[in-house]
Amino acid sequence: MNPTIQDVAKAAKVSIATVSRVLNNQPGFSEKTKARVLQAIEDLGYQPNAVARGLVNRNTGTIGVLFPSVSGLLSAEILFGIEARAHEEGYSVIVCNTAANPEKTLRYIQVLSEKRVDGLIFVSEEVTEDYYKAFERMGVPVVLILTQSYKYPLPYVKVDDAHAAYTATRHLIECGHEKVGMLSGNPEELLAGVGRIEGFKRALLEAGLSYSDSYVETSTSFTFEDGLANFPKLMNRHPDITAIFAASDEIAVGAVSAAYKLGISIPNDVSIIGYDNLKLAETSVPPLTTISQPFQRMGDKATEMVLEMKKIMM
Amino acid sequence: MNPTIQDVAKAAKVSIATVSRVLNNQPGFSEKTKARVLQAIEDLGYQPNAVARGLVNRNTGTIGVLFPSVSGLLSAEILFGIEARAHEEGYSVIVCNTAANPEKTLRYIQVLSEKRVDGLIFVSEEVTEDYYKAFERMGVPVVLILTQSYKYPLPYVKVDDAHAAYTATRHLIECGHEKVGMLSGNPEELLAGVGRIEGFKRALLEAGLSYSDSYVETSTSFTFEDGLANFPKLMNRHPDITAIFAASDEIAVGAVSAAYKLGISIPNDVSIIGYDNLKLAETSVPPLTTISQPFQRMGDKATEMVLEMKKIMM
DNA sequence: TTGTAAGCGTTATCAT
DNA sequence: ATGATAACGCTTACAA
Repeated sequence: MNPTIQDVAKAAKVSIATVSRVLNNQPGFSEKTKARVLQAIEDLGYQPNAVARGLVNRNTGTIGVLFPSVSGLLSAEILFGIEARAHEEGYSVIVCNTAANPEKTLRYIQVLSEKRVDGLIFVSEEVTEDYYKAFERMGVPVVLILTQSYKYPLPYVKVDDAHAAYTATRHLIECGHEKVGMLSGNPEELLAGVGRIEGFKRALLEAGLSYSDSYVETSTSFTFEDGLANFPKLMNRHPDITAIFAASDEIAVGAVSAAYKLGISIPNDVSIIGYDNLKLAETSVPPLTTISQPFQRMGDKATEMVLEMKKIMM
Repeated sequence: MNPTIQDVAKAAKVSIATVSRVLNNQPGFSEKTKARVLQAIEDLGYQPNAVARGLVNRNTGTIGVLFPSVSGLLSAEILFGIEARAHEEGYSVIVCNTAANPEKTLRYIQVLSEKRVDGLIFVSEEVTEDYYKAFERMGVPVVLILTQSYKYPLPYVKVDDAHAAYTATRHLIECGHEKVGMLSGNPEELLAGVGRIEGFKRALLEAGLSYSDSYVETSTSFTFEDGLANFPKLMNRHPDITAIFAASDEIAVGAVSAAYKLGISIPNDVSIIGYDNLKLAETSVPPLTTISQPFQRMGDKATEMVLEMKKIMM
């Protein structure tokens, strides 16, 4: 059996309170007794029981992460970032693979709740009402990655859209394109819409290319259908376009489809660069060039936020 | 605050003992009281505290996994397998990324030990004396993946060598090669040596190709140096060889180096297929074709073993 | 500086 | 069928 604090106390001929004090560097013991206690700990090979500690301290030093899939590079990168930061701050991380299955997800949230994790990171899935209710009951900080909620006030981490759009567009320009268009999503959309158009515009102007609103085809959302419908419009208006920055991968894939129907070859006639998700991009034919998002840093950031929120709550 | 079993007891007008009974389906309560208790649980939104449970039951329903790196497809696949099986059996998994750093590794083992995980899976690193001592002190099942220990009696999971070698060789044959050689490791080696030669031979014979021992160059280990030294010997003996199955990626990389020095072009003049590790293979120039190992299943299997061992220990 | 004792939220052993 | 109550291993007032 593992030695307990009792055993250490006995061996060092002090009370368990004293052992606890030296263990946690709380004031109230002489150097002498400290030495004796440390010696006893050493002799017995004592290891504090984090479970017992967790019970009294009401924190477990653990955060839970919910992925729709732990396989795939994307999740691995994010997890890498989370793990690194968490351990740096003295926390462990429990991974859960929900397989994007609602019941499974709910079960996992339940498990993490019973295990009394100190926080939660929720990746890439939509936050349903059930999920949110469960989060509320847990009463611990929850941070979203690669997703966000309009209905519920949950903090999330995503990339700097303007910058990413800028990078994407610049990439196209550096490839020699001079006439580049954009298939935007909803420009009203504060979270994802405005920034991307902004970045697109900046890249063009910085490269000394002319910018005109007519090179940006906007829509009301970021879906496949938008890409499908708007690609023809854009190409019709500007047949000289040789490259397109799409504000989402779904739009990009839609555009590729539309191009196919029009007999326009991708990427020979027109290059298309997407944004966002990767998953879609990877399985698309032909494969899409996509802005690589700093997944590792997103994991890092989300962890930082969770831990920060926790501090504030206590 | 979270409601406790006390609150439930009060609300249901029973003792905590009774609540505990219905919670754990232990005999000793009427249907009536069960209903009352369940109702109270529902009303209060009670969630059992797994930490407290863990303290008295001496098990946490958690297993720890130590990776040298959580990024990369390999780890992601293994983790995927571990996670799936663990949750299936009602366990959670804590991931630790040791970065192949001994001090970090030791610290993580310590953390997992204090957290009282019920088992450990150790991936891809050599088991040093320090590690093993730490494992012993923990007193929980430890299973190795993608590594093994000759000094210490630790169970491990690896692939069916003969079958994998067979597959690799067959792949070469299907690519049209008729003269294929093998750079073996130590044939005395029961764990990895014999099986691979076996598989190689079988693939050849099954394809109707002749087999002769002279097409297999053996050595005493599986290192880069073995590949470097033995590739010339083999090619010297059989200049007509157009493809080689290497018993390890290290050997393969060594062979590639040797080929480079001899002015033999890989893979134009000779194809080389490796085995094992991937990491090396990925970073090698030119990139190596490698037998893909069923990483997910290895994670699954290792988890099964840990849990099985745990049952036996109790 | 040090020890005693009351929790933390469970399970499990007794009684009743 | 049910209820006290003693663990489990620790932290933390409160005393001494």
